[in-house]
Amino acid sequence: MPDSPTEHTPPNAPHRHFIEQIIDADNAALKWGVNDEGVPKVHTRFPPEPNGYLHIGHAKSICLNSGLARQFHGAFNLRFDDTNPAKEEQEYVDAIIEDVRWLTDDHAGFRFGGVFWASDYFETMFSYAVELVKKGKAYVCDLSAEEVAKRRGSIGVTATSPFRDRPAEESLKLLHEMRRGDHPNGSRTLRARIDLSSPNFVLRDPVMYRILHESHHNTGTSWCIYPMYDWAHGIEDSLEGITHSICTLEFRNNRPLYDWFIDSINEGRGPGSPWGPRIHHPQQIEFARLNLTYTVMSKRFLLALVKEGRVTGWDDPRMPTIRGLRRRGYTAGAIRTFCEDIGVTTQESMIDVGRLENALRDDLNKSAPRAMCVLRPLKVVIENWPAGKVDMLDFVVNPEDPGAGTRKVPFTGTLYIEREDFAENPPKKFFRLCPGQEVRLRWAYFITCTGVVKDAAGHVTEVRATYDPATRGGDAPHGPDGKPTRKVKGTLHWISADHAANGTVRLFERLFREAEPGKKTGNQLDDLNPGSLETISALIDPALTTARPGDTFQFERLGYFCVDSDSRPGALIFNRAVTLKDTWAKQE
RNA sequence: UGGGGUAUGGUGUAACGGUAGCACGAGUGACUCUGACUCACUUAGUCUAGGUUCAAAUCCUAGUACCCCAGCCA
Repeated sequence: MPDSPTEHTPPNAPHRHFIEQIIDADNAALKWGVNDEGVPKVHTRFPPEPNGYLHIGHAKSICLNSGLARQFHGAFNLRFDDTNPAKEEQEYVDAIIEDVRWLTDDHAGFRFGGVFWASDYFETMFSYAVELVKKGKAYVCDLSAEEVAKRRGSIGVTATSPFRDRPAEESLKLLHEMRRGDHPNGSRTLRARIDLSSPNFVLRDPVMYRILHESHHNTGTSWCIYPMYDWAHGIEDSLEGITHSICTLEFRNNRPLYDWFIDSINEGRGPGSPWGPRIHHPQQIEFARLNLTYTVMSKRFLLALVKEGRVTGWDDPRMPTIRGLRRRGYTAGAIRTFCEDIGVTTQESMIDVGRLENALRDDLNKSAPRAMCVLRPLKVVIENWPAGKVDMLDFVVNPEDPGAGTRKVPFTGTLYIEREDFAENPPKKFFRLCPGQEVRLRWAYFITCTGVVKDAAGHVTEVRATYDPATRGGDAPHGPDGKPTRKVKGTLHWISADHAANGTVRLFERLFREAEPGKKTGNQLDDLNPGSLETISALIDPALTTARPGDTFQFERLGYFCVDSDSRPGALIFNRAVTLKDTWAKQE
């Protein structure tokens, strides 16, 4: 039997968040029984509505739910809450399945129940609705949407409906007519008979079914009434045997309704009951959704960005969508680590987007092969380099991963370095290249700047330097005491002019200029960063010409880059996922 | 105005009547063939006011701030 977290808590065990604690207690009491492995049962789900693309906020929920299933040796379902055909599309369904599979590491570590559909349960839901009507717990109401709103009441004012006391027989007849398609959109609803004067408005006789003559992506035209979220959701959970139905904080008020529907179905049920056996009653638990600085996560807004062409699509690397992050170069592991890192509570919070970026840096630092790339080239001519000589030097693929080995990189007398790595009049503590100063070219040689060439306007167009043959490989010669004879503080990346490949590099900044977009003006668009994308032509390490879309590298000293899906052999495109930390830039 | 929630360093999160801790950030330093990584040190907090108690972040009372709810959305 797999080890159970409830068996013994080791000393100094990492903190367990409130949902884990609930599950610990449930398991200790065997509240949900055991699964077929004999392990206390834990079954979670992620229930998106297929009306948009998944974003980093959804990732928190996906990681929480799938992570719990993994941790407790339970199961995890992906379930589409497709109860509103007016808003839902197959395009979103396909994208969501792909994103969830990618993010959950293709379901490793937990039993993946599969892909489920609320629409598969429509028939069962309807039969339960009939049951509630018969039990006097639901009725057909002929009020229009406007009238219901008008009669909704207010704080301290009771709602009303003239149809509340309609006989069950009559409601039943009308309900079947509604299903058959006898009534137009909006003409009637099925409502739960709960409490028209409840201070919790959710309980003021909520609508269970509305009439929608609309084609559904799964059920086609076989239905023209569709269940509302509150009515449908608990039944979906119940039918799938979900134990812990985890949702976000704004559903707190809905929890009494979630429970009411299941309790009402169960009323009078049991052994020997004509209604049948009792149905499973999962526990709804709410947690705080993710808020990220410099990020907008509303589906409506993201859709607008796409439709108005402010980004190139749902997978634009600047988008907070799962596929946007993925295209940018984010790994599933980094996103999972981030989601674990930020914790699970009932307090609303605002997470610094820098933490997401840090999670990526941590992940890629260990795994990404290094390469050199010059974004803004400045020519360097080595005056004492033998004409025509090409020196093949050893380049360490990843210093963090000795197993990655080395590869060869060509060095010649004409090179390019980063323009910002040279200063004619250096500021204090500038230990890059400047007149008279010696620096190291990474894995190559020490060079010393001997002068510059300028154009008519006085701009530096070329740097002259000499190299020290004794520093081949980038090490200073060692003295008789075994210590290096001299130290250089600066190490620069470089590319041989004759060997450089050309490529396109896309540099991104945050999509928004303000930590909380729209906070000042009320319009998030006002804070859109017009300079969030910079596309430049760069000189690329010749070894990267065979790189394929999705491959990720660290360009030394510049950041982590991912080969874009638009990239082609001979027309390389790299996205910068995130920069390296740069304490020098901060000083300036 | 009714109901439901939440308040701990800059940010996030622990402490479940008994030493306010951890992570991230920030600062300083060490190390370094990436001004990266790594390591060390420093920084800074219990919303307010009362009360109970030997002892309160925790319990009580009264405030304050913020979030959610009057869709035939989810």
